[in-house]
Amino acid sequence: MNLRRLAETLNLSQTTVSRALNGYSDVSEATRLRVQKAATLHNYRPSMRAKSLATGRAMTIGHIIPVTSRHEMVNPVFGDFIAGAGETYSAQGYDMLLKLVPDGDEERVYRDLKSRGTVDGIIIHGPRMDDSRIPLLKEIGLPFVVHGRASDVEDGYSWLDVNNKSAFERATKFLIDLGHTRIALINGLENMDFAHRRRNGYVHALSDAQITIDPTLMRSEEMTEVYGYRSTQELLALPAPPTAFLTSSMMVAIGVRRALEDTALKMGRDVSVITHDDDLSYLKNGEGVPIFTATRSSVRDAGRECADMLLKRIKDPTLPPFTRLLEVDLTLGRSTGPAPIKG
Amino acid sequence: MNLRRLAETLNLSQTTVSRALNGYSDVSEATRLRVQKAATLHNYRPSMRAKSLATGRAMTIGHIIPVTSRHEMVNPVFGDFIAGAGETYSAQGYDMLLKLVPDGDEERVYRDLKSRGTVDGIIIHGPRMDDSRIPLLKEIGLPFVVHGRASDVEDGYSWLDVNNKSAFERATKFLIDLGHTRIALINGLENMDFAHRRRNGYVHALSDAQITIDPTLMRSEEMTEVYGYRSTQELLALPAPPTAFLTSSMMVAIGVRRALEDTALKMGRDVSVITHDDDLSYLKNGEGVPIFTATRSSVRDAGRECADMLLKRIKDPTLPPFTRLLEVDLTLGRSTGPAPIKG
DNA sequence: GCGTGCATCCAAAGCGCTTTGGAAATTCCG
DNA sequence: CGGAATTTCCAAAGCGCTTTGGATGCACGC
Repeated sequence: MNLRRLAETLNLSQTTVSRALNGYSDVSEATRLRVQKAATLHNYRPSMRAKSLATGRAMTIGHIIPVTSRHEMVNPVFGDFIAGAGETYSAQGYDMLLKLVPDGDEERVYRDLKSRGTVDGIIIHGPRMDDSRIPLLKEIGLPFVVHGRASDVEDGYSWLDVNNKSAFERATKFLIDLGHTRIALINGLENMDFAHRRRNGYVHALSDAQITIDPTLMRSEEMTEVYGYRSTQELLALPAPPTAFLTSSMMVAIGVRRALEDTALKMGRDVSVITHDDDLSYLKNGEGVPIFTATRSSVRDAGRECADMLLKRIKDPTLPPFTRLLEVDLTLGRSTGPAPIKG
Repeated sequence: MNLRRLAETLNLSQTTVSRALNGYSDVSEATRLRVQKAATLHNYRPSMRAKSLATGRAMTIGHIIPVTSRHEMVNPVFGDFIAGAGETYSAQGYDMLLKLVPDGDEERVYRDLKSRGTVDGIIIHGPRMDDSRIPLLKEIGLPFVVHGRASDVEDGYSWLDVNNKSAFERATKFLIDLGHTRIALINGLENMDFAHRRRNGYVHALSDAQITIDPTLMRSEEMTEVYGYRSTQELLALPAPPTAFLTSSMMVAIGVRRALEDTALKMGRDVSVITHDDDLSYLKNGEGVPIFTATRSSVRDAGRECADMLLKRIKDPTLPPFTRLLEVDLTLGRSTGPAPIKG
């Protein structure tokens, strides 16, 4: 059933039926009711294709996932983020388009998206420090919101970010207060902006406490369980091993724990661990008392809010960019304790 | 730049330009070249909206994720599946639409998808044993492929599934051969078809070996780390605790391991663990010798192939349904060993 | 020189909706 | 009671593409 046939059935013009269904005021309540009845009766749903051609809006938001040969953004965090954003979209009648884009193809894809009109806006994932996508999107005029920030890009764009620096600064300071001085940082890839900020927070806290920075205690890779495991093994094999670990994700922390359990060291007694926790639905930080002491911030909430920001800007493009900095909770778990007394 | 203006620029008709760009034979090579040059010069890309209205194809595949209040399909497995499917889509010029759908809304959404023409086909995730979506989609005539199967639905639809029954039967038999008789099954939700099949395989192997089935050794919940942990604690507290665990996912197995490490029991010596491993990119089963003995099947490959099947059926709807049963590898890791001698 | 066949091109209709710019009918009010 | 204002409806254009059904010109063979 399409609009024309529905209009014929009702002995009305397409115009009237369309306006009745879309809630315009220049149609009497009586006929509006008639139209609505007939629409549900005949199971009429307007064709998205035609509608978006006529209106110029796709009612679709794009999520572009960079696919490097070696590193994937399709990670556990992404799933929860999408879930959050999806809630917002469903509530407001938007669809979500997912696109995996090989590195280097990005410019072409964004321009495509704009000129082919497949989406009304996009959300940028995993910004790097100097992310070329931001000026690019500004240039081509496609509304966007960044999940994270790009340090080297001057302002003038919308973003939502966790306060990574303060989070890791607080976590580091917490470990220092417990007496730790050799603190390892098992970070994400540091060309990622968030990882860079976390390192800054870590370094800052150490400097504040007059502790010299030891580069051998810092790692930077993609955040997998195996990476956490391997790094810990290597770090523990050092002449002066760390007594505390700061990790960038639950997944990595689980790897750290696995490595510790291969040794005689007990987590929370001999070695302390703090992780950042994205509060993923299927990977909770324990029940009751958390497994790990953690800086926590729900990535699902972030998704919901990013989507919200984007839709607002699409509705009213004259609005100035939104920015939102989320502070983390530092929740105490079983994985931290005072630094062991030197033997 | 749109088709009309491009045609004007070239002093050609829209027809000719369109056909030149789409590779029809009734346009001379000379003009085709001219057209292509002009198209790239002016950065012309056909509007998806107009194109899909004209052709009736959306060039988009839908992935519907059921969202129950309590259980989420946006799980770690989903991310990798999507990544695989996305590769296929990119390669063939398709887009991917993601939709989170609250339980109960499904029928409305599928009918919507069909009549609004937003997608050309969909992939069904997480089929339950008697999944109503399958007959529904057949009725409304939207092409689809099921990732998994629905036991209670008679054939006549396309699916790709892991041989869950044989996988868990083999795994159970392997444990039995090692001398284990008290084997726990920490399964996924058993209204999910795959979980039901796994249980069948488990039960079958035990029966074959004349081992009586003990319902207290079987759990069925959503597959989280915490679930694995809690289940293991409870099972170990039994008067006659199991000596081996069979789990449905790496995540659960990690929970099992955490519970074991709270005790004096050593995995692989005192207690054996086998898990199913979906071979997720960020959650590898260790490097070198696997952490867990596991039945493995790449969910990413599954995604790639599901997408392939669907696109083939969309291109030629007269084709009979495809079905594909993937056998798993049983890879030996460090988590299994002979049953401990009874003290 | 004329019908045939082929290679190129094009005008116009159509996809299913929204929206503009009235027209017709009704109400209002001095 | 007549003109203005208001309400209710509609014809037709337009969104940007594809596709049908020719039209045109040219070489070919007889």
